[in-house]
This record gives sequence, structure tokens and C-alpha cells, in this order.
Amino acid sequence: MLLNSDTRDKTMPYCYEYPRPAVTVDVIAFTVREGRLQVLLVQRERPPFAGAWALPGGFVGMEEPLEAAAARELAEETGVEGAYLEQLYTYGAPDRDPRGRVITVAYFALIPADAPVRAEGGDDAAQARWFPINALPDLAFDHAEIIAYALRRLRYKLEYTAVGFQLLPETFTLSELQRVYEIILGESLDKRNFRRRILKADIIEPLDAFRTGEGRPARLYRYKPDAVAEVKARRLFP
Amino acid sequence: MLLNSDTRDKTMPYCYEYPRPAVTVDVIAFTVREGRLQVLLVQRERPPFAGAWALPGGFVGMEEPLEAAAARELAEETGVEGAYLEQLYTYGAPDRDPRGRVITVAYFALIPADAPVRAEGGDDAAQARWFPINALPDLAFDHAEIIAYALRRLRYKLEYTAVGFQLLPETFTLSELQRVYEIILGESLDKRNFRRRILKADIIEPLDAFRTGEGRPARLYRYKPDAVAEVKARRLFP
DNA sequence: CCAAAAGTGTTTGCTCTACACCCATGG
DNA sequence: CCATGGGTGTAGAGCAAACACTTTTGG
Repeated sequence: MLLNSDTRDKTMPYCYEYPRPAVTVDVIAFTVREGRLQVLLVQRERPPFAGAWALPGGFVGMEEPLEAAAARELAEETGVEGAYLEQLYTYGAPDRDPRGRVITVAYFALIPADAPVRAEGGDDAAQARWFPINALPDLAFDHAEIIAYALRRLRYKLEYTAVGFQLLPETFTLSELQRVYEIILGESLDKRNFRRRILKADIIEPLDAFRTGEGRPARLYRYKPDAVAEVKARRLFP
Repeated sequence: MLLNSDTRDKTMPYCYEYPRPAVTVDVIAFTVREGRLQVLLVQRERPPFAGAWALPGGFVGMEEPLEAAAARELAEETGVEGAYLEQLYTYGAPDRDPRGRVITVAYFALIPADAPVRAEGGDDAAQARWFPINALPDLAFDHAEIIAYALRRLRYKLEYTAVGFQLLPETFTLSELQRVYEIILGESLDKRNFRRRILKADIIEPLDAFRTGEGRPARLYRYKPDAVAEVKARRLFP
């Protein structure tokens, strides 16, 4: 079998002459809206699984880094750029796609609550929608498994890392931050302990501004600009 | 460009007609021998990087699961089967291989100290050798970066998971186990605290046998058979 | 009996948890 | 002045770290 032979650099004596799997990226985009953790899904238009919901994703360009492909797919589907992206896992069971061998590199993304997301039918023909994590439709391929794992990892990261900020606007109140944690972890937290822990971590700083609403106005915070770099440094996944 | 078109299922109307990256697996095989943490490397015979040392690895078969490919490469290089294997990360920078686009799924493996490893020139033409982690030769591709990350992850896992047993024979003494931890973490640990922690974790059980040598004989332990399953369950990486 | 490694408890500091009331604002 | 959410401190328990001597065997 001689395939892909025209993409081969003839000066390099190595055996590239085999059929290759297709490589895709899939993105698990999380956001917190309407008090719930939600995941972005798109409706498939073509078989297999036509009409079913699936993770946004697509083929990796031949000159495109993997994370760039994930960022591109996310941007195409939602218009969101610059979101937090992290490689999750690579799924490659031979039968995971009925069309043939497709290996997919899954990324998870955190979308700030105030990001203007163009969903509900983006310019890509496919319809895109947010679904609450506990009310997912039937999913194509092995995407249910992928989402379940992404959720585990998100919860886990939330406990030892400062990644929760990525789901909030640039400035936020401590109560808003706590609510995000509670929604994702699925349990309620003690206000005083939460504030103490977060402040001791020394990754957010108070601003001279307040959010006004019902009740006493709440001080606004932002994460320290250099804490962003630190979150990356602490990452266990490069 | 119409490539790979003969592998396509014609009943499936989807665009597979694009060039594809090659997909490989690379294995970072750790072992503890001669009091040091070591990594298995093979010497490349062909360009690029002919003569340089590299991680064992190779192409993924079209019907082969990713982990199976990693296990196969490891077995071909060392004869070791059934070792602990865990997916590490997928590397896909467009320029990481001068021959063209090669995406590699890296796995790390833990080889028990008593496993009969056929290295030093296996039946595969390439020579294979263990290298101490702190005395690595120049490495091909981005393999130095991959090993650095694998080491970080190994150290991290050792602290919150019971993975250290995978580097020891089926039965071992607590001192041997402690030595493995010390070698990998690069620091010495308090004997009493170490024993208390390990025993409280309730994953190993004492046997009615002793290892005799210089000094007082040491009780042998093994990890509980069902603890193996539990280690897998605790895994954060499916 | 001596060398060598195995084995064993207690104290102390610290971190995490549980818990209840006053404060500032808008209507 | 009242309803609403924001903001604050302390005591007790459980956990982790520091630390030194006795025991068993082989030579």
C-alpha cells in the first residue's frame, strides 16, 4: 500500500508509505450560565449520527499545531478567542468512528460568563447550543465518555489550581467566584473558609470598585496579571 | 488532493480526502536500577538524527488501539509485557519531525526492577539501553522535553497515588519501597512517617516471609490484589 | 560481641472545619 | 426601617512533621 507518498520528503529515507489514521481535535467548552455548568454542543448534519449532538471539532490542518486547531474550532463555533484551553486526553479506539480510524485529541476550554458567544446557529451551518451538564442529549461517537472525563478533570483542577477565574469576567466579586465553585463542585461551601483560602492563595487582588445590586455592594476583584502565568506554570499538563 | 481515498467507506458521505498527519506512539519507560531512576532509550539507525538516542516508539497500526501500540513498542524493545502504562500527552508541533507532520501520543511505563529486560541490543536492529535520568545523552526530536514532562508527572503521581509499587517486584520490603520513593523524589524521607503513611493507605499487606541479608531480616509485603484495581480507579487519566 | 539494617511512639505545630453575627445599601 | 446580600474571627479537631532508641540477625 502506497499512500500519502506525494507528501513525503524524498530526501528522507524513512517508511512513510502506510495508510494513516485521520486526526481531529474535539473541544469540551465549559461555561457557567443561568446558575449552571454548561457544555457547548453542535448538531451534526451528516451521517454518521446525523441529527445527533456532538462536541465541536474537526480535522487538524497539516501545518497547524494541535492547540491552534482546537482554538480555531472553538472560534468558528462560538466566536470566542483567547479562552483557557488545555489538552485533556487522546482517544483512539479503532472503532470509535464508523467511517474509519479517527484519532481525536480532546481539549477542554473555559469560557468566561460574559464572553459574547455566538451560539444558537453560528455561521457554520451546524447549529450550536449550550446544554447543562446534567441534561445532556444523546451524544455521537464516544463524546459522552469524553465529557464525563472532562468534568472529572475540571472538578479536580478546581480543587488544587486557580482555574476557576477563567469562567468569570475580568472583574468579579468573591460571592460570584464562590458560586462558580459551588456550581461546578456540586456542593455548598462555607463563605468564610472559602474567602480565606482564596485570599491566602494570593492570586487575586481587590479593586477600588464595587458591584452594586440588591443588598450591600460587593467589592470587585481580579486575578493578578502575573497569576495568569503562574496558573500556567502550575499546570500539570504542558 | 485526494489521498487515502481507498481506505474510505464510500457509503459514508464525509470528506476524508485530505492529506493526513502520521501518528506514532512513544514510550517513556522508567525503572529503578542500581539505585537510580533510569529511562529506556534506543539508538536511531536512520536519519533524521541517525546515531542519536531517542524514545522507543513507532507508528500506530490502522486497527490498533493507542495503548496497545505503546505496549507493543515496549514489548518489542524490551520483552516486558503487562507493565503499568499511562497516557501522558500528545505532541503535535508541525515542525517536531523534519520528515513531515508527525503527531505522537506519549505514554509512560513503569518497569519492575526485577523484570527481565532484554535491552543492550534487542532483536530489533536498534540498540536499546537504560540511561540514568540525570545523565541523558542528546536526544532526537523533542524527546528531551517529553522526558522532562514525564518525570514531573511521575513525581507528582508518586505523591498522591500508589503508583510506586509498579517499580518493584511483586514482593518487597518497606525499606525497598522507601528507597524507590527517595530515588524518584530526590529527597530523603523519614522512616517512621513513611511507614505510617504507606500502611495507613491500606494498599499493601504483610506476608509471612522475610528478606534476609545484612542486618535484621525485613518483612516482605505485596500490594493487595484489589489495590491494583483501585490505583486504576484513582487514576485521573482514563 | 559487633556491625548493619529493621522496627517502633510521642510531642508539637499547623491546617482545615465548623459556626453566628453585624454591616452597607436600595426601596 | 426592612429586606437583601456582603463581610468578618475564633475555638477545636485532625493531620503532618520532627525526632532517637531497641531489636534481630550474620559474621
